[in-house]
Amino acid sequence: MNLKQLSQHLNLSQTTVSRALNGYPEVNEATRKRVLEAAQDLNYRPNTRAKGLATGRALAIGHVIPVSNQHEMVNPVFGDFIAGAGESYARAGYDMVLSLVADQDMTRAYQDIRARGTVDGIIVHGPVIDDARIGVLNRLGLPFVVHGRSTDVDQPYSWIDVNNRGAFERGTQFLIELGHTRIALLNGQEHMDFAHRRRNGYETGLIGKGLTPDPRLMRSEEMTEVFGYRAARDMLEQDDPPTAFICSSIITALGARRAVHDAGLILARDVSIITFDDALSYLENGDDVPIFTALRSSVRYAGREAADMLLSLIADPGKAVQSRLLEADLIIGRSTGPAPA
Amino acid sequence: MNLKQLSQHLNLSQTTVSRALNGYPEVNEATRKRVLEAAQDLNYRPNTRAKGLATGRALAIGHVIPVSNQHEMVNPVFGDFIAGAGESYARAGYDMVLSLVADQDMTRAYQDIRARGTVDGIIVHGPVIDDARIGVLNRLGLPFVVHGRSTDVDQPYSWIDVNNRGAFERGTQFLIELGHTRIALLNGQEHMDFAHRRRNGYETGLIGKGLTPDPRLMRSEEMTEVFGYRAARDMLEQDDPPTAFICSSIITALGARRAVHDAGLILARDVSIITFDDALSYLENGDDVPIFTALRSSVRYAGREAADMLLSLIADPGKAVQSRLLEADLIIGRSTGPAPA
DNA sequence: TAAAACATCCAAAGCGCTTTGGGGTGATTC
DNA sequence: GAATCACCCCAAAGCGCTTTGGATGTTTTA
Repeated sequence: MNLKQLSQHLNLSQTTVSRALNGYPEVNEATRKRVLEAAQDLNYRPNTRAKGLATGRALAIGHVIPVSNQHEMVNPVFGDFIAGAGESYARAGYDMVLSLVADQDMTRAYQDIRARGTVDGIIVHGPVIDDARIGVLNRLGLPFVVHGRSTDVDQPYSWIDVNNRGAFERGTQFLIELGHTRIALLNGQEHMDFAHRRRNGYETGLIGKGLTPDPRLMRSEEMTEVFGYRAARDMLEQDDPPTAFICSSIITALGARRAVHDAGLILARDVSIITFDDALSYLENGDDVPIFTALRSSVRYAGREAADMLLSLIADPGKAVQSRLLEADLIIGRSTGPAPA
Repeated sequence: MNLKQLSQHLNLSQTTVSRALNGYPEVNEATRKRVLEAAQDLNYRPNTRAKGLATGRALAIGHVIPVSNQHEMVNPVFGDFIAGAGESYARAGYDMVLSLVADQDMTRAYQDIRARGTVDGIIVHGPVIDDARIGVLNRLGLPFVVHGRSTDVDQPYSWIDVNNRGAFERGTQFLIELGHTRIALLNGQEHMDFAHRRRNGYETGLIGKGLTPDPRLMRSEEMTEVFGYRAARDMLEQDDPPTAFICSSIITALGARRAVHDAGLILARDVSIITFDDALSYLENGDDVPIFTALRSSVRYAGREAADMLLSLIADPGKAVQSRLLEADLIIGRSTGPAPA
């Protein structure tokens, strides 16, 4: 069933039917009603490609996921972010198109997307420090929103980010106030912007309280459970071990907790753990009382907001860049306690 | 830069340029070379929508993710599956479009997709027992591949699945052979087909060895860490507690392990845990020696295969339904040992 | 050497939609 | 009673591509 058939069925022109369906005023209300009913009955849906061709808009948003060939990991945060964004798109009648692109093909991929016109805008995932993609996209004139920020990029761009620096400074301070002085950082890869900022906040927190950052207490790698385990195990084995850990991911924290147990230590009593918590749906941090004391910020919410921001940018191309800084909540759980005497 | 501009630039007709680019024979090799070079230089990419309109194909595959409104969870397996599928699509020049659809709107959503013509085929995620979607899609004549199967559906359909029943039977037997007789099942929601089959395999395994399934040792819920924790804790508190657990997800297994620790018990000595392991990239099950004894099957691989299957179905519409049953490996890790005396 | 076959290229139609630029009809105004 | 004005509707162009059905010149065949 296409427009032509529908209009023939109704003894109307395609013009009128199209206008009736799209809410234009120059059509009799009675006719509009008749058209809408027929469309409903006959299950008519305008063909997206044809509509897109005619209007010049794709009614779709692209999510370009960087995949580095060394690290085949899919960011676990991704599913929840997408779910959040998906809600917004569904509401606005937009489709979401995903592409996985290797880091080195990125510029080319964006050019492709631009030229092929498959999407009206793009969400940039996983920004690194001085991320080249921002320049490329600005040059291409394709609307985009970055999930995160990129230190050292000085051109304007729209972003939504959580206050990573602030959160880690606060988390560190919190541990210090509990009496901890040997606090280890289990961070993500520090060319990633979020990890860079977290490191920054951690060090600021230490220095602000008169402590000196110790390189032996900092590790950064992809945030797997195994990384958390190994890093924590190694640190606990060294002399003058840490009494507290601050982790960039709840998954890493799970690994750290395993190391604590394996070392025969008791969580919160012998060793404290505080973690960033993206509020992933399948890794709910406990129920009534959280398992981990955490810096929490819902990545799903961020997804929804990023999508809304991009949609508004597309709707009004003249609009200036927008940005949004989310604060993480510090929630107290069962994984922290005063430093052992 | 569009075809018209490119052809004018080359002093050729659009026909010839189009044919040169698409590898048709009726064009001089010298001209073809000239065209290809110009296209390269000028960064020409055919507009997807226009191409789609003209050819009737969308060059895109739809992934429809069911979201039940009670359970807002995004399946953690999803990211890795998508990553696998994405590799195949990228290779074939296909886009991947995602939509999140509430269970009750499913039929309508498929009709929509069909009518709007946004995709050439669909991957069905998370099949339940007697899944209505399969009938709907067959009726609509839209090519599709199910990730999993659907018990009680008797029409033909293409699928790729892991041998869930076999895996859980084998896992259960393995525990029994270690001397365990009180074996608990921490399963996913059992209206989901995979969970239904796992339950089945578990019971078959018990009965085959002369044991009787005990309802007090079976729990099924969404596979979160917290569920694993609570279920295991409760079971360990009851009298005549289980000495072994078989879990449907490594995340649930992490929760169960936490409960074991909290109860002051030692993993593998007092309580054994075996889990299904989807080989998620961020939940790598240990390194040299796996943390958990596991039934492992890579969901990322499944994604790649499902995509390839669907692409071949689209390329050759006359093709009969295809199916593929993957076997899970039983890998021995540090979480199992002989039943305590 | 004329006819047939081939190699290259092109004009134009068509995919399904939106949108521009009218056109007819009855009611209102002067 | 003619002119004006809403109101409602339509024919046709155009979005960027593929593809059909020639057209033109060149080579091969009989």
